[in-house]
Amino acid sequence: MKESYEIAQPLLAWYRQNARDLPWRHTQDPYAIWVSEIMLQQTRVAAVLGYYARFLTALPTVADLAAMDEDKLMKLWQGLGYYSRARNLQKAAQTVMADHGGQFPQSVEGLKALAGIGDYTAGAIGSAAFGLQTAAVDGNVLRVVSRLLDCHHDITLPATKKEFTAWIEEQLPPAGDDMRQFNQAVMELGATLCGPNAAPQCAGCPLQGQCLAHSRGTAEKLPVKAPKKPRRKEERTVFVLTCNGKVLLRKRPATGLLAKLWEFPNVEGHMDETAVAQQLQSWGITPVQWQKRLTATHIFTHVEWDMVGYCVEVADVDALPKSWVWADGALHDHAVPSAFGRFVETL
DNA sequence: AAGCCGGGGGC
DNA sequence: GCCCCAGGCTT
Repeated sequence: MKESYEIAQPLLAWYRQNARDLPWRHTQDPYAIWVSEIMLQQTRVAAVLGYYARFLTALPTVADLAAMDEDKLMKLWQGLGYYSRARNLQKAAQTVMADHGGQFPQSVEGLKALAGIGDYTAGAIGSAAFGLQTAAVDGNVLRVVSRLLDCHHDITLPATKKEFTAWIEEQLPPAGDDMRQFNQAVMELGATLCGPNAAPQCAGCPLQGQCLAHSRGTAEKLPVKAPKKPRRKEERTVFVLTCNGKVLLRKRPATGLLAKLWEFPNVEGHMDETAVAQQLQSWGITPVQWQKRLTATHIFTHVEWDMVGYCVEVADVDALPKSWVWADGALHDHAVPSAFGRFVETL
């Protein structure tokens, strides 16, 4: 470790004056910090705040989470995305209860052994909850370090992350209260002054004097990232089938996109009304009144759904296909992903 | 190393 | 449109 803290000292001083007031910064409860870190993976702070408060109210302890009904858990997570996070969260909670007596492992290695906790999250929890001397390198940190070092290596490469992690490790303060805040401080800088979109606000930066990108005028060109591949498009036809105030839903497969969430029945391709009628017939469903045709697009990271939807009042059905249910129109008990939001609005 | 996995806000 | 976001898991 470095014997001087040329980065940590000014950074921590700035952080203590300028840190945003975020709920997970008021606790040292590893459970609450863990929940926040999982929710924050690839997700903005603003999007997490409401979910976080509601989640901890519903499930205040790791024991509550471990025992939660899975469908209700998915309903709590509905709309937040990356749903495997929620399932891994519960799996890890059950591991903590079964293998660790309800107490969180207090080492980086122990944390990393839990489902859904990788390098970044183990470091973030270990430092914030236990004051461990460990790095936590996320997208914010990669951006900040690339600028501090004026390093033009591709930050999507594992080698670059290792390189930056090693540099951060040289800057760490000793274990304890400073470490509880150090990783938060680097990320805070990356989330506020040293952000990705607008030009970095170097004038107010506590590390301006030590930033090579600033002194060389390259800050706005960093970080360097490899271009991403184009996403594919899928055309689907969605069936919003209602009967006596109920709507027909089916459960998605246990793996893959939107696993285990509920959806309106849908098929590949764009159908006209004639084809839709035939499809309904093949399901043994009798249309009573055709109500609406509408289109919707939903963009995922690697695929785009171009959907046409048909809202049809149908007669009651004798034998429903497996995993299909009549759900109450408010969808109170079924987690339906945002991709179907335009169709949910019609209910 | 590359692909998969959501959703939304900012520009 | 395109960017990115307090990433992790799988192959």
